[in-house]
Amino acid sequence: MAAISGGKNYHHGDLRNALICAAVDLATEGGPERVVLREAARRVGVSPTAAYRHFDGRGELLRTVRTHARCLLADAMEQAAGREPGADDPALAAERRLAALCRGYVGFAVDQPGLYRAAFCAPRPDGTPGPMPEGRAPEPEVRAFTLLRDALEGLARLGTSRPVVRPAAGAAAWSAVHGLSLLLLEGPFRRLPAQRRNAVVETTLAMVVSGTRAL
Amino acid sequence: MAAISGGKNYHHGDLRNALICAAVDLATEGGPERVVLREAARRVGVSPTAAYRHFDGRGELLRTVRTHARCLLADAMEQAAGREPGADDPALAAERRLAALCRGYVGFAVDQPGLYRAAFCAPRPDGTPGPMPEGRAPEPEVRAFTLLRDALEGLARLGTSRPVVRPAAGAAAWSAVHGLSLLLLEGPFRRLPAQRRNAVVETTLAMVVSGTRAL
DNA sequence: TGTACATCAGTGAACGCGCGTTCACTGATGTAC
DNA sequence: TGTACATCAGTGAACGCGCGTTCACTGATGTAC
Repeated sequence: MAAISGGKNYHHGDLRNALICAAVDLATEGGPERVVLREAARRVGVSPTAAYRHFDGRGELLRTVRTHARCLLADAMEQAAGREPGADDPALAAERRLAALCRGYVGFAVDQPGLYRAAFCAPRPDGTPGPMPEGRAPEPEVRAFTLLRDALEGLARLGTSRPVVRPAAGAAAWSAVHGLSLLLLEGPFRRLPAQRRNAVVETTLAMVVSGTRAL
Repeated sequence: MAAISGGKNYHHGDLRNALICAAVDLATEGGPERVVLREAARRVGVSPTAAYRHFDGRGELLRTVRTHARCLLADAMEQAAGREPGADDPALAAERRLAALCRGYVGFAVDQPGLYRAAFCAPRPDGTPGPMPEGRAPEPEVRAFTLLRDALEGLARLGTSRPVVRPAAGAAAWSAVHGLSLLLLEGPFRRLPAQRRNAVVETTLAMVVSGTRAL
């Protein structure tokens, strides 16, 4: 991964970004548990200690990677929706947009399993397994979710579903694509032959589209 | 967790089962990454080496825990379905059964987060992160999935959905409850207030029931 | 323009940790004669 | 019934590993006068 932005040149140049990029690479290769502070430093050619000038510790590095991964996921969804041909019927177009967003979502998960898992990892305080920390900063809005919710509202406005979409409809759609992604990635759908995988994906998308319409 | 079955008494008595129970306890407390061979041995009061008389290594221990956790999940679903009052209308009863199974699924995940995560963990060869091992024994049938699929077939037979249910409908339903569970457990739904959580669960179940009917 | 100084971003060695696994072993149990 | 022996389920010490993190430090950069 290329550096995100050029910063002022001190000793290294832009160590914080370089570390983030290395960490994102690590997540791409092996998911969140592969994001190891020492290894990121090693790849950048810097001592592990140097990372502490820029991050509170592994936890903060991993949360930064997570934010980045969520961003890439949303980008993939938007690209998929952008490639979708419109339709004369605006209701049909809205329905297609929803399906395309979902397909983009699942496609990203399948193409980038490590990043996808990193996007939804729950970093424990210091890598130690245990209960979640209370009183952490509130969860930032996840754009992937916003995209789904807005697409559902778009559908609702066009009258193919009830005029007022249930507020949790987006969450329901998200649940379906998230579960599908993980079952494909590391769950029991992992070894399904390509054709069956495809059927599972398309059936799930059909369930989402028609199931949220009925809400 | 109590011992599963009494075995012949050699030195320890039934070390294999004792280790499994300790490992299941560990998973209950902290999920799959908490299942540590040395700690299980410690709890049973035995040297780590002793475990190697009964397991190939940590991998096999963890897979055993996973099987156990999947079993408990299916039990919870069946119990939830058993508690559901029947209905005069058999179609309504079948629909309620499906919803009850799903509720049981999500309920188990929320009540037993560690076990639930263990039920769907993907043990890497030796705990080392990396690519999945190829050519492992085929995935055993997951009873939770069978329950969902059969419930959907039950619905189909009663004519509230198309006569022939799409074969992947069960997978779609599973995706929804799996994703919902994980988003509630360790994802962005984690901190939702109780009322919103409930709305999300019920909306997702409604999507599953009506969405699979339309398939 | 030159110099003294503060600041800042890095280094290198070390700490403590706990893991999975292997080795050569021991002591109890069961068994053949 | 007694004894020699094989088997089996455990022990204890050690290996190598890599992690996150802290410590006292150094050397480069920027700055006030």
